[in-house]
Amino acid sequence: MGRGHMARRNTNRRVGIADVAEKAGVSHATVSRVMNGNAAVDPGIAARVRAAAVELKYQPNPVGRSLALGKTDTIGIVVPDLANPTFQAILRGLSIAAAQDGYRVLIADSSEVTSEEAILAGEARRRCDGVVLCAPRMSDAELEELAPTLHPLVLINRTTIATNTPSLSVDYGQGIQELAQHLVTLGHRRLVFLSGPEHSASNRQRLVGLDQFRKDHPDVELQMLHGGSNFDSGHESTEAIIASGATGILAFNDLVAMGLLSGLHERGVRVPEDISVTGFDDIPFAKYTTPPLTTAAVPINELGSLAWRRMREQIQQAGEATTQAQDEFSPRVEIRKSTAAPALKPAS
Amino acid sequence: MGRGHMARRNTNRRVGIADVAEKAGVSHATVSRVMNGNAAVDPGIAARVRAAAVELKYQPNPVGRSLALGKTDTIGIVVPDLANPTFQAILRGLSIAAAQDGYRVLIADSSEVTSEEAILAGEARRRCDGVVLCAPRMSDAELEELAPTLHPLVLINRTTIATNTPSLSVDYGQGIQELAQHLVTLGHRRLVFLSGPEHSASNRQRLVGLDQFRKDHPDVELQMLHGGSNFDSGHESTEAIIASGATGILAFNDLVAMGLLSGLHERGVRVPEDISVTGFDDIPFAKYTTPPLTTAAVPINELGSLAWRRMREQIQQAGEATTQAQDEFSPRVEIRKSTAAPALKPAS
DNA sequence: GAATCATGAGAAAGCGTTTTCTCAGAGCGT
DNA sequence: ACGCTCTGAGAAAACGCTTTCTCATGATTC
Repeated sequence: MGRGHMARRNTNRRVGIADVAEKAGVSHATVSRVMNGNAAVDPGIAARVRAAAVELKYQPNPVGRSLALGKTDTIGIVVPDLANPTFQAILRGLSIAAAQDGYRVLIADSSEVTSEEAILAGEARRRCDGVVLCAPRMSDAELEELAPTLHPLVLINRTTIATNTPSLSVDYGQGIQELAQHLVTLGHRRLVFLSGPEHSASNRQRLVGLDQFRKDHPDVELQMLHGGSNFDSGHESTEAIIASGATGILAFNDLVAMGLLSGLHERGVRVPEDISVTGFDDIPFAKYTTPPLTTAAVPINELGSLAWRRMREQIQQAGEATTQAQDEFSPRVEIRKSTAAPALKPAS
Repeated sequence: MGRGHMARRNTNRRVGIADVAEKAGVSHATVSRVMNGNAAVDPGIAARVRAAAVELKYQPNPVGRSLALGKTDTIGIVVPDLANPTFQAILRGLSIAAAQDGYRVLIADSSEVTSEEAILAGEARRRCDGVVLCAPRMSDAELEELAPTLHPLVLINRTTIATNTPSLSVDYGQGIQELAQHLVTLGHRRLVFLSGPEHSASNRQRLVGLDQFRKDHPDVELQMLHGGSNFDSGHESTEAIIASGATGILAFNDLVAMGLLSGLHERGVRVPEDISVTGFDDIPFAKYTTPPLTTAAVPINELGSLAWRRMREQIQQAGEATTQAQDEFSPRVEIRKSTAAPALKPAS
């Protein structure tokens, strides 16, 4: 049995531009023209082509299209941990904003494996028209080297020396200082900072901010406790926190704060009566904890959509190496119920 | 100035297979062969090609590759709402599992707009090697019609009549019955079900389950209260819940339960002393609420990775229309601190 | 009425790969 | 030494589209 023949006829190959052309009795070129409305086509012919297209349910193959046009209408995002609500929110904002302009987003999760970031970003870039790099953990040197190769690139929570890469950053240093100030104003004098992942740039910013805070408040005791970035690490720090004797706790972020809240509750330590706790980020869950969490709100939803706007600007400018916007957000302290004046009993 | 010439020379076109071929003094074909290790190539030549490739930092263009191979190494996922932790978890599991096999994932968020689902799914399918449709809100008829056109397809929380589409579902009906049973066993006799989105298939399953529950427990009062699927809708239901006089509340999911928890706390209603509350899903936050939430755990992390496994099976079988696995998960009731025996005072 | 021009459709050349087809040359047997 | 097979590399086709180039046709102008 003529295999070649069978294969050719029978193969339920997707309908292509050629099929439409044949049915309408015109050339591929003409079909392409009417589908894209590029050149003038005789109205009668155009109608015939359109009819053939709907009848065959023709939909242009995006891969062929991408190859011909040199663009994919897709952007990539690489995040260190898709389990983190902050990154989820950014992804969501980005995706929705991009969709509005007909773009899709491809995701890559580096799972906090620093060495994977550059590879993932590169792969994403080759498949997409641009990449947004979200809180990359890689070194400054590596980032500096990688950035140009990624070009339509938007950085979140990091910056490059060259000003032709737009960046979105949050002033974590200021935010953490304001939270600390809030605790001091309430009367706390013994604080603990429960720090985050070592390679996190935002953690370093917090540390720098707290250095400044120390200079401004030599009378306040501020201990550092090493932690992580998630629930569990907050929960695990419970004993150490209690042992510290501090009355005001600055958790790395809301997740850590929530883990801690839960741990303290289990131990019968009341918040905020016995210990005050602050978070950071203001994830959607923060105002629903018990007690609702005092935190520093970063405009988590805007971040994603702004990232898209910056990306779009670059895609449209295509080439002209202009200097790009460096957006910086100031977190806003959100005072809820997890902080209060410390009990009046003198510290040990 | 010779524009054409300049453009050709100067254009910082990405390095292509042709450049490598030229540098190594061989043909495109040979470069392709050594890059893919398909055919036998003289070791000396292969080495020369490889050297040229690394020197030029050549990386094959995935779009060209996709066109030639007819596959993109990408799968799409469409979800009704990327803000929902359940879908986020599925996305994450899917993404990580797929990445392990060298696949990427493209996301599409229908934002609960039912009419968009089919379009998004179709577009995703054209760009990808397969699609996973997550809790689609579309009608059965529409789903039935769409499914074949999407073919390598995995359904989550829905099924088709034809058994050649693998599906992953959770027995919400049984789960909600077990939760209700748990409350009854504790001694509750007045319950409320705070329902979810109308078009959600999983909500319908819960309702069916509760119908059965009613038959099994004619002595128990079970009211229905219309709600939504997020924090806010739970929070907003607080008054209605209090007014209902019920002592046991079955929230649509954990999000709703958390909103309610928060609302009840604000109103000074104690959980579980005054009212017991259950959630559904066991999102990561559920065990960190105050009090920790009694809920029905769906294996949220497995769902994503299993979806990938089912997808991979189909991609590998390519063609042979075998009948596909229909996986069903039974939620496991997770008893925490938000449920307890009702106070002994007689109901109103 | 012939020369010029605008209009619009087909032919063909890309886009960057993979893969089949073809063929040169080396190695082997007789 | 001749022909045969076998290895391996280049030429070319294919993937599905867009776009430039080319050219026919009919309209316009002097």
